[in-house]
Amino acid sequence: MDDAVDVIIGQWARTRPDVDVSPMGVAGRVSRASRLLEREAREFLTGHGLEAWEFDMLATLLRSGEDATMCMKDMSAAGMVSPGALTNRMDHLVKRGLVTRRQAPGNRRKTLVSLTEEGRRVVDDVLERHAANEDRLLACLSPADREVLSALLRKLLVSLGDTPASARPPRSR
Amino acid sequence: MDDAVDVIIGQWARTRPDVDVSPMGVAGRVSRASRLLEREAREFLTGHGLEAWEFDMLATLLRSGEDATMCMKDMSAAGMVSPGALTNRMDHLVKRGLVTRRQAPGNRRKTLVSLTEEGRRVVDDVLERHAANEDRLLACLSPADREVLSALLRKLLVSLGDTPASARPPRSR
DNA sequence: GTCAAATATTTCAATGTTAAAGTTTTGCTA
DNA sequence: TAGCAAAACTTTAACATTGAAATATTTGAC
Repeated sequence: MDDAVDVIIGQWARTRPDVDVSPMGVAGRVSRASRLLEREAREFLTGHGLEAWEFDMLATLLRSGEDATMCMKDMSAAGMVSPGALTNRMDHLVKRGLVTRRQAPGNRRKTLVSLTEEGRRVVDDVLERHAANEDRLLACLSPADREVLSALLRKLLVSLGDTPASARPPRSR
Repeated sequence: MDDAVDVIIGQWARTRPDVDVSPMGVAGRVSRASRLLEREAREFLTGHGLEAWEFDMLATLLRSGEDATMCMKDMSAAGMVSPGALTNRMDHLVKRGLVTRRQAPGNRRKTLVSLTEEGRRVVDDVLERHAANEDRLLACLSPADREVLSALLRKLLVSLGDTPASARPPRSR
């Protein structure tokens, strides 16, 4: 069965048969799949009382380790969020009582954010159901399909520089 | 080699070994790949004098057919852009002289937008190089890789409802 | 002729990005 | 080791963009 991108590629074939637009087809599918998956996730999460970005931030803290604490800079990198936006998000989450903010002992440039008990409870409560919902959204893909898809996207991500090293730029000079 | 998502999955495995987060890994890779590809495309296009969304709109019109004309509603659906945002975008492009806007003859509810000669020249000029740039971004994937990736994403998109029928909801009632 | 549906625009609140500013720390130099 | 310049990190502020909802207009059906 055709998807919306097949239609677009067909239009290009008629309009500009001289150009090979097949790479745009691949990129277009990645983009559209991302937007649709994110839309579904957003609807699911708002149905459980969380904005998608709120869940992202809380989940980032939860999985970071035992004490669910990170500095702003690492949060910014981990969540692909600009520093300015991160400040706004944390303001919001502190007001909601889901995270705390304090100066890092030993380096007063850094600000540490941590999950509150309430924040941990909230994200813990939604996590499992969120994962189940993602599983439902991917139901059309077999386990083998998912592995192949993950492997290809991993190759692409590494090629684009989205590696562990880039996520933790540990300084030089 | 590991990508950034492998790290995230590893964190979950340590923090919540009881939850199967593998679906979140697939969705996460789609999301990150999309954002990175879009970032690269944006940089390329702004280097050629176009915002990414400007190129999207102009390209949508160009590939739509001989006269490069569409109504606002179809543009909105084709570009996954909300109606309000589309009005803003068209205001902007009309000011730049790249599209024209006029009432549809025979149906005064509809607004038709068309490429101007200048708009056609601009998008025509960038299209081929943009496709070449996307090809470069996907260089790590062989033709066979790309076909497999496209097939899997097509399956997913169709399952999520991103089909030709949904793009052209041809009315009922 | 009236009413419901379709379509575009406007409005408004929320959010993001970028650049600049403000602190704190680090490291060099004399 | 005192002092100073540069770097690291967060916040602030300005500006633009988005999406959702409300509004206005047109069409078509009964």
